[in-house]
Amino acid sequence: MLDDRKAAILSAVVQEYISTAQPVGSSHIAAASGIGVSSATVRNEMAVLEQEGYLAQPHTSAGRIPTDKGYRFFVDHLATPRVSVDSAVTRQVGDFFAAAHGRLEEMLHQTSDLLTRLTNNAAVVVGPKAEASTIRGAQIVRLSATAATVVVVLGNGTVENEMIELDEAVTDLAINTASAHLASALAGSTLAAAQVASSGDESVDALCVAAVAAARGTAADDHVYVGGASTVAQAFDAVEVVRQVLHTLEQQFVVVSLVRDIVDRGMSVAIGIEHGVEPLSACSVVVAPVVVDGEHLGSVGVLGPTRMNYPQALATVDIVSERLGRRLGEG
Amino acid sequence: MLDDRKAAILSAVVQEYISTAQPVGSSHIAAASGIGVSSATVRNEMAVLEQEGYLAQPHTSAGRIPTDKGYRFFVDHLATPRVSVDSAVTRQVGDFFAAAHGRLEEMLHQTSDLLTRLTNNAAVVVGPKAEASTIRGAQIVRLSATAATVVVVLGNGTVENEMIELDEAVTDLAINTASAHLASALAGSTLAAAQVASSGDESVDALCVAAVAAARGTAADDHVYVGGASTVAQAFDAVEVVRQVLHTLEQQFVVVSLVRDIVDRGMSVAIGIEHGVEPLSACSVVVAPVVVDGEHLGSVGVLGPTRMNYPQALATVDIVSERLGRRLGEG
DNA sequence: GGTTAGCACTCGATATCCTTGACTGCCAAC
DNA sequence: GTTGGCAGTCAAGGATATCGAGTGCTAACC
Repeated sequence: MLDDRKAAILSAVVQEYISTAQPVGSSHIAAASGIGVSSATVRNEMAVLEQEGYLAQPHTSAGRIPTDKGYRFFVDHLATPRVSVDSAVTRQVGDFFAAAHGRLEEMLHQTSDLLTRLTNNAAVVVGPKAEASTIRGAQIVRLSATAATVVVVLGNGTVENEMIELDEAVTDLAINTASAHLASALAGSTLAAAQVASSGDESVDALCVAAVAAARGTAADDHVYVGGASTVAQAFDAVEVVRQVLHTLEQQFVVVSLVRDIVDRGMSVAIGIEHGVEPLSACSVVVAPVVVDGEHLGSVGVLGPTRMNYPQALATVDIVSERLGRRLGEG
Repeated sequence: MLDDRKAAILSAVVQEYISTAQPVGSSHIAAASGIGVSSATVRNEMAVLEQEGYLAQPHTSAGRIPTDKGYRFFVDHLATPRVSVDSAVTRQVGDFFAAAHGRLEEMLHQTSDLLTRLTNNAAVVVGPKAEASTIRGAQIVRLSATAATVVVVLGNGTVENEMIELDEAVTDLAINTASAHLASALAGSTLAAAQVASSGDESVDALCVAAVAAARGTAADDHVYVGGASTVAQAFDAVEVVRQVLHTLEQQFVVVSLVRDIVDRGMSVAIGIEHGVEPLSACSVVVAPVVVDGEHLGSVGVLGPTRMNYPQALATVDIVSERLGRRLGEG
């Protein structure tokens, strides 16, 4: 643990570096209000902070920049209380969700854009998995002689669909019977628990089984919306880093498991390599779960360089996740 | 029009520049097989080509690079016949579509990844609009006291859905009646032509009207899949250009209208500012329509720097669009 | 006439050197 | 423990020279 003065110095270095992206020297810190001490003393303290791994020096005659450990300490102990949300931001988020309507997918997509606008970072919104949502409707529709589609409407308004192949020439009657049977069997259940009792007719049962299997398959799919990828072009000056980060963001399952993993570990910030995704080791991720009625339905997060504005990101992600959860609760 | 030798020189410059991204000098061209002429002569010709606007010189003592006009001439008159598809590519595309199955959305998404892999450029796939597809099924499902969702299953296997708000407390019976009425009224029609005759019951009719309106709304939505955005990070060295291009690619409606516009004008390549989208003026777009049974259902395209490999891009986009069309034709 | 060799010239790129200035670390004095 | 002062370090920036790729022009050539 660091004494008060070291903490104050570390805090000042982090904040200065976040806003300038330049290594910060002892005299800047000494001049900064709040630390009534000469630059020489600051230097001594910084040397200790470097030894202990909180700061690093790009080269001898340069100032210090925070290490991942430094950011971690800042986030855990020094970041100004979360209350710090700008009231303008609160209003903006409020307005956004007040105006939001229509399809859930659309809203989640726009939420990621909102986060990008507010934080100027890439944003991720992971929507609720289908499996836990109650089923409101189900239907099987023939597409061709050998193909049909099963459609499931869920309580949160999302619609999942998947194709099924019809092995032999199934009659329209069988499809319609199966569709009705399916609808009544699944209504009120969830995709995870979906089960269909035998109807007595063999071909209808086969259809139902196939449909449930197909629907179950979609339940595991994640709904993820990544926005603001263009912001990473400015965040790093090494082209190769930009390429790697963008490429990683394109792989949605990586993003989802990254976010889910952080949330599951009860963390709200993953700094640098903490999240374990090597190509994103120059990035930090700030996340918050979206909770509705005590249930964790999804997550929102922002992704930016490790020198991102953590207090702002934390506050923004928090308020957005909270409002989004409230909005989802209303239906 | 250019004489044969000028054309050959222009072609050589374009090809060399495409592969090296460096200004190309007269001696390189003179050394290149096919032009049995000294560098001095090439210089004379290049001076003329520059005067006529086909080439440009970054600075006095540098080689020449093609202008947009130069690329245009190359594409129109010099690009090796389209036949040039690598047989390995043909096989790869064939394999891809042979293995493709499941949801149409999924397949289109993967198609954009395929194009990215094959050309190493950003790729765009614009899927069929819903409005022209025949309706196979329709349903209204209650979500809450004041909300319901209308689901429409289309012949191509896609499923459109939109929420409708229920003004007053509509009975379940009314919803079910309307749902059934809607299903029988819309089956076989298209979203564009969707119409519902009166059922006799006022509240049912109101529901049907709202449902059709909502469904119609979704019909105008475009389905667009953009992949390979990370490739643009390497394509340009100016960060600002990268940011602009990425930002533009994130605005899907811009991309759609860009691609649609080019296809509608009967073009297959838009070079530089030809497409009129200012932030993409450093990019070229190569597109091909996806045609099924003579009908233009969508488009595929790649987007890269103006110094992209046009023959390869043209060939790849052509074969992918053709195979995709064939695949969609099979259902 | 078109083609070519040759030459002077241009100018970005690269290298070298120097200066500057923003740092640090250390030490002696407070 | 704190501080002022000073020597040392090193990247960044500027000036200068060199290099070399490439040009345009001209005179000779076929």
